[in-house]
Amino acid sequence: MSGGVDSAVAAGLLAEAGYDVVGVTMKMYAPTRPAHAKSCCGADDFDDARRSAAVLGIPHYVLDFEETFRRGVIERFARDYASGRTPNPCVSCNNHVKLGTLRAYADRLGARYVATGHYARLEHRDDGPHLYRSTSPKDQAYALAQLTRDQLARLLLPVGTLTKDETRAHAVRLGLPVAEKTESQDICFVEGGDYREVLAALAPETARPGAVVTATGEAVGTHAGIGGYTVGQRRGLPGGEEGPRYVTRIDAATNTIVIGREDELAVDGLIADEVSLLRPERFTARETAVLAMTRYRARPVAAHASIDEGGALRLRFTEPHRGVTPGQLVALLAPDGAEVYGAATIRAAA
RNA sequence: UGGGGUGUAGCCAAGUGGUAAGGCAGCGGACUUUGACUCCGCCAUGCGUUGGUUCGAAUCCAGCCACCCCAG
Repeated sequence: MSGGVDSAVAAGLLAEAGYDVVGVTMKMYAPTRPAHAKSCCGADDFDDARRSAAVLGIPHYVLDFEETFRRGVIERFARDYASGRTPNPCVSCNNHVKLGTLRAYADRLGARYVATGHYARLEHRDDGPHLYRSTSPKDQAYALAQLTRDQLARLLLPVGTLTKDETRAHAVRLGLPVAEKTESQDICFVEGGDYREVLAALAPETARPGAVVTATGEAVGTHAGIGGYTVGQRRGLPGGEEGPRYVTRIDAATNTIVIGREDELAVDGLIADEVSLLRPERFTARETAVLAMTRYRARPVAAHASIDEGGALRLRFTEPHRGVTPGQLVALLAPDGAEVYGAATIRAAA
């Protein structure tokens, strides 16, 4: 229970359904400043979670996950940026903390499931868990797509197919004090509002100014540190050209950002590692037709997927696709866009 | 100090007498458990400067200033 609406309602719905629910709030970092309204895990959020649990009549524990969160999420976040990649801290958190350390804690309690407030549809069947995008506009299947079958088999998503309004209506009905709470938006361990400040403290090399160059190597300006940029980004680049320019590549070795026109942003395919397949039987053919999401909330695009000898995922897009960013997750969906077949971490455009 | 050209927002740029287009950048907002993308809104009481002509001047005239080019 993060202190927000979604996880509180998730707990409430399970309790109503007869589950023996234990509310757990993970302390994931040491607050260094007073909590602000937009972060998901500030000091006030512990109180909100505790009050919600009290209303629901379930036990509530605050567990210290700082170490695992630092190792599983924050360090990778810093390392990725330092190497010119753009991390998905929420994905790391799901993979290593919520369905990692938290699941291990569930084991110790003898709990069969870990439940979260994510929006995605999960079905437990005889042949294993099936993960689907939610029909809710708030679909978050992308952030869960890299979980393994074993992890998903232990997961419940009670609010997964609701709309946000429906979730809030449940919160009101259940008498939860967090019904009107605003949506969290920031990276949860960034309290002050600027992730680059946090990043600069963790990895000072990401805040060093460097050159901005075009594909032909022409220097066109300077950047304030590669930590402030991601592939496909338009803001924060030198202006004055006839059209907008986008980041096409980040070279950490030379502390250089390469920019180009929109047409220079599109690529034909990608290669990805840390592959996790939920439906491995779909990938036995030489190539598998899929829809691919290359960013959170990105529109799925048609592609052909294959697994090479080394176990890496190779993807060829049907149409050139823009914004393929090393470090981001690529989620593989069934051709109709419903079921999640698997996911991997983008290593490079190819 | 002979000739020619150009000076409009941070950058590019339209406009040739009738009351300052547009693009890039920037700023604000929407969207978003990635400050990406995208979308919406804002952004020159003033057109190098000083005078003049005119009902009216970025637009015409003159001086000055700056920069560029060619000749020296």
